Order: sequence, then structure tokens, then C-alpha cells
Amino acid sequence: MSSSRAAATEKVAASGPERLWETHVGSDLAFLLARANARSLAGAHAALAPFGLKARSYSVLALAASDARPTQRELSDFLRLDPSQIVALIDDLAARGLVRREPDPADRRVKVVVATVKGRALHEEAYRGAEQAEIETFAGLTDEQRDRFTVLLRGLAADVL
Amino acid sequence: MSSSRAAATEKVAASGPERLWETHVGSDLAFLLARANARSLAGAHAALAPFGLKARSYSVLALAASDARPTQRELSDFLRLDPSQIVALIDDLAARGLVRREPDPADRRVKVVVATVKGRALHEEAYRGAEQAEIETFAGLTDEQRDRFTVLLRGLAADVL
DNA sequence: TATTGTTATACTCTATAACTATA
DNA sequence: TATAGTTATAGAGTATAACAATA
Repeated sequence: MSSSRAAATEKVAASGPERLWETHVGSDLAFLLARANARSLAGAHAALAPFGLKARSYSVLALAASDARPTQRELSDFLRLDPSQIVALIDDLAARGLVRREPDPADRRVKVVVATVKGRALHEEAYRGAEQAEIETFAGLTDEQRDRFTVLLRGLAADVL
Repeated sequence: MSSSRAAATEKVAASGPERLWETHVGSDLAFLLARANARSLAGAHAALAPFGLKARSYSVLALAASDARPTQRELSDFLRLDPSQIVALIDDLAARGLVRREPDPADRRVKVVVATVKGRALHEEAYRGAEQAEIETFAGLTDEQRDRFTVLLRGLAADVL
């Protein structure tokens, strides 16, 4: 349906898997979104692997390294992961000395997750790697397209179901 | 970093999980993309469940119901799923009488996957459900934004890594 | 009673390798 | 020797329920 794709299909009838783009699946937004996400995730994963991090552990570390001092429950809600998964992620990061649990004096049930000095240092490096991967993943977009893309995504992502 | 988010943060310091949006994770494109995808997938899943389909089986059925007559290998390449996963998906759809494997006279190794009459009928219904879910998921976007979004996503999705 | 974090368990998904039959 | 499809299996990821400590 898009002009760029239509231009490609004006040639000879494509052979091989490419020709399936002409199907209506090829213009299904959910499908395209899933593919784009898979690509982005693969790039992030490759960039974070040298630091022993994946997308999730990186997110947790990044939030712990911020000045937000998130609780485990907040991490669970924000990252949309089950509390038990947060426990596992933090156990791993804590075992590596990157993060620690601090008790909240106001409510002894909650534990605030903060990055150690070592954790902040690793985050700094990983952040640069992830940033670079993001640039490469979205290299096909102009700066303006990238900004628009971010705004659109934020709208979709922020809406609570 | 974006103006829309900055405007939101000018208010009072948020409490609860929402305040974590102020973190740089909240403007990480890969993160936003993952969230948007999760939301889209959840919508699609809910819409397809009444038909006994998930995102993947729906994609396979849709391609089988098209006039493209895809081979299993083409499905594997196009959907970026391992050939063994395609086998499992088609086994399931075939057991339900929605799809069948046709031998290719030109190459007896390959099997073309085509939808049965029953399969085409179910796809028709599921397609309308999925379309409706997509409309609801992207309801926050104007038609123009939606088109731009599609073009951007197609560029990201089509690029072979 | 409700909530935070934790443990345990089962289920789905994904990745990998080995096998067959054709080419 | 290479390719299409199949089978089997192990690992990662996900969802769920039950529990202890605290509110």
C-alpha cells in the first residue's frame, strides 16, 4: 500500500519469501511492530552482551542508577514484569555487586533498589553501548522521523490498558 | 528529552511508578518500542482468542489464505521463525482442518501451505477481529500519524539484518 | 484485610541439533 | 553436497499460586 513498497512490487513478480510482503500481512501494523521490535531487541542484546546484561537487567540497572530510588514494586509496575521476576533480576544484579536493596525506614516492607558505585560505572558503559546500538538500528530514519517516531511510540506505550 | 514529556514533568514530582517515566529509560526508543509492541500483541491476542488463534497462527493462516501459496520455507523466512516452529504451527492448523499441505510437482521436497474453505472462512472472521483490535490499539493516532507510523515501521521491519 | 517481597512450580516459547527424503 | 521438512530436546522466558513479614 505504501509508495515505497508499491514501487518495489512494480517490478517483476518477486520470488522467494520477499513476495509475501505483497500479502495483507505485510501491511499489518501489529506484525510490522513486532518485527521492528525484534530487530531493535536484537541490536540492544548484542550491544549489552559484553556487559553481561540483557534488555531487562539493563533497564533495572538503569533505573537503579538513576536518582529515582525505585522500589521493587515500582519496577514491577513500570517494567510490566511480575514481582517475582523483579526478584530474580535483582538477585542476579546484587550477586554481581552492581545493585543493593535498601530498606525503606517509612515502610519496612518495601525495598529500594540502588546501584552501587560499580553498578553505576557499568551502567555508564552499557548506556553508551545501548545508545550506539539504537543509533544504528534507527539509522534509516532522519532526525525528524526519529522524533516523530518517539512521540508516537510514547503515546502508545504510556497508555495504560 | 522530548518536549511533550518535558511538559508533563513540569508539574509536581510524580509519585508511584509513573515518576519513573522521568528517567532516561522512559525515553529509550527500544524500551518504548517493546512496550508498544506488548500492548499491540495483547490487543491482537484478545481479539484472536475467540477463534483459537494467536498472533503466529493467525499470520500463518492469513498467508495460507492469500493467493501467494507460500512454502513452509518461505513462511519460515518471512515470519522469522525456525522451520521446526512452522511445522508445529501448521500441524495444529491442519489438525483443525483450517489448512493443508500440498506437494509441489516441480520439487517434491517442498510443501505449499494453503487454507481450506473452512480456513478461509475463519480467517475472514479473524481478520475483522484483528482489524478492529488494531483500530482500538492505535486509536490515539490520527490517520495521518498512523500512515506515517506504518511507513516508519515498514522501513525498520523490512531491513534484513 | 491488604500489600511487599519471596519461593516454588508449571507452562510457553525459543534455539539447537540430528534425521529423512529429495535435489 | 545442499536443501525442505521433520523430530526431539534443552534452555529461556512467562504466568500463577502460595507464603511470611509488615501495614
